[in-house]
Amino acid sequence: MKVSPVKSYSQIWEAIAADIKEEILNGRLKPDERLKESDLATKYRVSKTPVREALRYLESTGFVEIVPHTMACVKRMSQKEVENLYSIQSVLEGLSVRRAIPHLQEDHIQSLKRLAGLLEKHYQSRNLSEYEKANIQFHALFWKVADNENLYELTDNIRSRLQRFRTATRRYPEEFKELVADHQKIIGVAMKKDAEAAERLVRRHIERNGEIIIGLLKREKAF
Amino acid sequence: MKVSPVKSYSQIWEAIAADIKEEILNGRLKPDERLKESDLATKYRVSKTPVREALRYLESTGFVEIVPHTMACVKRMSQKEVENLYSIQSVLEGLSVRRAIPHLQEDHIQSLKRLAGLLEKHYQSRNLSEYEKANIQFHALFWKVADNENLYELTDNIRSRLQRFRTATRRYPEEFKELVADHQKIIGVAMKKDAEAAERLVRRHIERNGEIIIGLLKREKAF
DNA sequence: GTCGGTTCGATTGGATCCAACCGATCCGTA
DNA sequence: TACGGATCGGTTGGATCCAATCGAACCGAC
Repeated sequence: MKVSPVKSYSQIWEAIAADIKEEILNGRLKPDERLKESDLATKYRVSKTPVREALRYLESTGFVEIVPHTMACVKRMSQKEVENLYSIQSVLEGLSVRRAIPHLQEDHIQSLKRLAGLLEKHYQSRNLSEYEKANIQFHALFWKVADNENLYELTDNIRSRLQRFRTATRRYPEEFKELVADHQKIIGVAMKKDAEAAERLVRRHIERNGEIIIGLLKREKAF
Repeated sequence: MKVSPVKSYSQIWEAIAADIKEEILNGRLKPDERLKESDLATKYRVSKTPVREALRYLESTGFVEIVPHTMACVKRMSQKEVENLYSIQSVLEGLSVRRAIPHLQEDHIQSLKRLAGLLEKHYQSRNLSEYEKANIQFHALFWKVADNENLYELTDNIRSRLQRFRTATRRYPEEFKELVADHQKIIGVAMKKDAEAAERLVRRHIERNGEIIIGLLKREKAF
């Protein structure tokens, strides 16, 4: 079991949940794949109790589905649900940015510029996993500066739940071309402290992101 | 234990969680009040296992706080957190309304008008618990028509978490006067199918609601 | 042969038991 | 007297055991 190097878990189920979540996100555990309590207990060398607590937690955060008395499995998301989550994410990230802008310092702007540069670079070289990392950091800067812990948690959760669809569509980078430039525009209005404009831009950016990914998934018949 | 008349729970912990949540919302369980597993187990005539699952669930939905190896208690919300949640709620309800408007049928409009009438009536007669009920129905109509299950769940959760603050400030109805009329305005733009305007109105409506409640709570030194 | 009901195996849910942990108290020492 | 560490009681976390439930296979009747 790989345990996060930074955060240490005081309860076993947290570590187990983190590990299962990790495997779902990176695709080693696939939708509808069954999660048998006893197998997981054996795998992690614990009893079923902490395994069940981990599964319950993952259910409440949207990664696992539990059919009472029957079984737990990796949750399969419908196209509808992906659309739903992108809609929500767009207004939440819009809010983040609007709230963050009044508190943005010069060093934040510098970080944003650096990250936008990285995005451009990794996009050109088609290093899409690095692109993804920089992209998360770019958006997460706003989540953090917005100083709204509840919003942060929510946004982070939804982003995780959509993660597998982003990686699944990574092999069509041309489709995302239009999105790369958005980040520069966002920095532009952020420097002008125009919170309203930034909110509109980010909302549109995330919505468009969702549209593109759904389009690709439909083409792939991935639902 | 009072069990919901409509939904029957196939797992004991769901019924227990629903009951504890109910007691938190109606104020019988107060912030910081300790929730001892063994006491609850006795109360509900079950073992500690389902009690713990209920507490874990309530923690993940924001009603309970668990300190590992120590205790669980009713979560106390800071002023900051109330502000955070109102911010989030305002954009979520804005999204609901924007998405609902294209699907609004004539009978929905009729329901909205009826509910707005009830709101006016109950406000005048200072029947504030009935006002609250009608208010929830008014907003919930949009949540349902928006046809976004994830949004519905989220919004419903946040509304519950803010519930106790609304009831705590019920005895100052004059403060909310300005909000009552908002509903008529919302119906107006909804009939014109102006989704953008409706979204702005609702966002402002919820934000203002939050501002008023936080103002009152501060005056009462309720944090 | 197919449909419906019953039985049985497997798995989850709940109860009980034991271990780990936290905090308060008590004691010894400076 | 005040501070630091050991001890003990009580509570939670985890392991194990047993019961309830589900589904698949089997059997019998139509």
